[in-house]
Amino acid sequence: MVATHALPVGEEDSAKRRQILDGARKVFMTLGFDGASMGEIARAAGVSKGTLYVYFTDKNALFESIVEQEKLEQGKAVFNFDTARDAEATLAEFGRGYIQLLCRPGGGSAIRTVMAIAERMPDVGKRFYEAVLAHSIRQLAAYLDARVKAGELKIDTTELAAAQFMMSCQATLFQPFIFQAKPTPSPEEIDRVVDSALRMFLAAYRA
Amino acid sequence: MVATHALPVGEEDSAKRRQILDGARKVFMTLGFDGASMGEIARAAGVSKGTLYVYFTDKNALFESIVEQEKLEQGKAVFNFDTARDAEATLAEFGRGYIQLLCRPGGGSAIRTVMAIAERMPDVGKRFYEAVLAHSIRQLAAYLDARVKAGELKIDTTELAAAQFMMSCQATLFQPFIFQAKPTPSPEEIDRVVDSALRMFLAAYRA
Amino acid sequence: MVATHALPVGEEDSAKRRQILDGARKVFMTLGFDGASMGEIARAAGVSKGTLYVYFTDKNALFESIVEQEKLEQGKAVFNFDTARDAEATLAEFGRGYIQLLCRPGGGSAIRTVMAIAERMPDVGKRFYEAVLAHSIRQLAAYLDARVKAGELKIDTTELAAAQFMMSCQATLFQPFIFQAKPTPSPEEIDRVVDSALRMFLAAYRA
Amino acid sequence: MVATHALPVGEEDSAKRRQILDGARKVFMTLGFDGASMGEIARAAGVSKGTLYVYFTDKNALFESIVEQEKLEQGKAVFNFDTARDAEATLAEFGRGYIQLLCRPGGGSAIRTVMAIAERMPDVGKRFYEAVLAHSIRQLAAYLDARVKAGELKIDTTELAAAQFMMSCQATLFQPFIFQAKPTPSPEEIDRVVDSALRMFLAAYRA
DNA sequence: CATGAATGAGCATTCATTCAT
DNA sequence: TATGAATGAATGCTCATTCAT
Repeated sequence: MVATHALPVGEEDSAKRRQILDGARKVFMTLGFDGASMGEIARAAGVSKGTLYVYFTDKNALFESIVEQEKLEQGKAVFNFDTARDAEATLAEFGRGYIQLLCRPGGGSAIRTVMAIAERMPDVGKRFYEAVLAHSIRQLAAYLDARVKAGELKIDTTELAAAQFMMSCQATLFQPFIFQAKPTPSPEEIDRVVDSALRMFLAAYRA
Repeated sequence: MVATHALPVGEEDSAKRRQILDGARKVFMTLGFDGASMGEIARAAGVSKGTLYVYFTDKNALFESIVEQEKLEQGKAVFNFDTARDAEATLAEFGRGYIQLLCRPGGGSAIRTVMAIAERMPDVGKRFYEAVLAHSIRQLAAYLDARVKAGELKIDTTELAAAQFMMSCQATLFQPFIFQAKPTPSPEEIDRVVDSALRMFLAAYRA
Repeated sequence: MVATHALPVGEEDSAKRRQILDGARKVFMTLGFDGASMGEIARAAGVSKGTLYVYFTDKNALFESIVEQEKLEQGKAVFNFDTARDAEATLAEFGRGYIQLLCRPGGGSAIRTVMAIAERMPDVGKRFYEAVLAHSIRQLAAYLDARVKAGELKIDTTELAAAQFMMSCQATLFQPFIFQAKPTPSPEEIDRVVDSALRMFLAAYRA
Repeated sequence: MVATHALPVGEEDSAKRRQILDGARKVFMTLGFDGASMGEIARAAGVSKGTLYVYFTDKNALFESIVEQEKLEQGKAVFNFDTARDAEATLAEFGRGYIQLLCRPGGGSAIRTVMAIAERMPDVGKRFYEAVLAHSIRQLAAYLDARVKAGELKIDTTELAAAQFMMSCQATLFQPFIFQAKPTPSPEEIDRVVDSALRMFLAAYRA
């Protein structure tokens, strides 16, 4: 049995709800949780302030929905982890795509915004980490498992190795980027750093 | 002739000023710039709200002083970069100390807080990055330079290598920690991760 | 097409807006710009403090609207300047009305309040002077022009003469009134002073 | 017997007290009662805020003393009311001096400042009016009395006539000046207005 | 359902005043 | 006496939230 007059709050996917989420994401990601005001969100979404409260019980709930949505979208960023391809090409391609994603304008926004609030909203932080960051690690680790099985690599703990590779690809790029200490890195810089990280990785883990 | 009754604002080191900075640091680091209220800071510092404004012109100035102080203190964290010591022991010890510093309770607070505000206060972000993060990288790079000269290591760009090592030491530890996804890592976990990072590093860069 | 739900700020004539203006006028005129607090204004207007800011961007804007409104209302005070009537009766009637207006309870309030702020808000002062005081002078001057043409009066500069008449009607009445040195003058006092001013005026300017 | 250790408050004329009054006058006359802060006054006077309270019980008392002092100084502005001199020359000279006094830069300040506060501090307003404005009127009236007796003038109520003359000298000059609607009038303008007021006065009151 | 007017608690900041030295 | 550090109440203003329409 389906409710014919379901409350908007219940509808997980009305057009209005999506419209609000889209406006709110921009504002939250730009200004952070505290810096974002419900008024500005309403304006960005093109709805009235009152309507916000029809779809979301309060600012926190709206923010959590944004993070939820962000999790889904960042989770969608698929990399070509064809387990038949060799590690060198696959990892180089993945590393470049990964850093480009992180360091594109607005790319660190979700990470920054969620990290900023993590102390006050630990659940939000934890769920985001699990769904986005740990998820990527697990994807890469699964690929590494396959290449270990294929005899190309020799790795004890693939999850740790995956995280190591991802972190070393960020070296000198991501932190200056989110701290606004350097501008968006060029493709050449990314290539250089990822190549270096890849060389280190293969030196250690090539079978 | 020296002013015997310098204005508080000018005094770089009165007890009250330190008292305020101490209280403010706790509040800012816990709640972030926007989440912290001058009232709460006053309470935490054990002074009246008015006194805050005797020592600091406004909330921004107080915050920037906190970040400045944090820079000094984090910059003081000296590691034993005796250029005569061999890389394996030195890097292992450094890596462990570095991760313990980052992941100690409250350890990521400054990084989190400054990163969170970096979009709105780019100068603060940039200066913090330079003084703390880039500073550590440079220190380590200088050590690596020495070991390259000593013939123990073979590295093209020591600054990149330094950053790579530092980042890979963080793998599976720092991000879950600041996202509140995992508790403070145990010394054993840190050992395991740093050892792994070190093995990878040496595999790539041992001469 | 007309917006059916215009923003309050844009509505030049909502009931709430008028209600706020009414409350604010009392408070501003009694306590002056600095003495008036937005809280007291809200109380006097019977609205919340927040509502004040829905209709006016800030305290200055509210004050300027009050002065604007006062200009309109004081400008409406029309006198019978029938150019066919003879000067003696017309000026006597005008003088009495003018002084009664200035010296009625609360009558000097706008003048006092605007004069008080004129140094810090010169535009407000200037516009008020032009719209209210200079406006009255010009009205009277126009009437005098007509009577000069009619051959009843002989005046070189009617604007100066108009101002002279208006000022001499105030003699011993208006200044003590706004300085709170004497109570509201009685109609008899007003008659006596206006008559005397009129006699002086006619002695000088009757053709 | 003289107190050797008289409290400052009791000393009516210590150098410090005068120093404070001088600083406070500038600030009060420029910014008005509410606009002036005790901090700014202390700075202008070159003393500490605490010292202000050694000599004056509070801001009101300090302000009242300023007005008191202003009364004394403005009362000192003596005009040449030689009862032997003829009215035409005497009044012309007086009128010019009077308007120049009122309209000199900072000249309307005391009047403006006291008038602004008169509703909230009626006693201050009343005493200032009596000591300054009414005082001038009485001085001029006394001179007129003499000239009436001398047979040069024929006036019913010299006090009213005095006030009339003083007011008509202000015509088109003083009000625009305090409302910041026109700049300080030139000597030529003053001459023209005072001459015109004088002609009107003599036309009415010459014996 | 959607609106936006209205609210009131909360914020950063100022300032008259006090008081130990 | 003179200081200036310290206070806390008050101010202008913002904003999440409510609710009548």
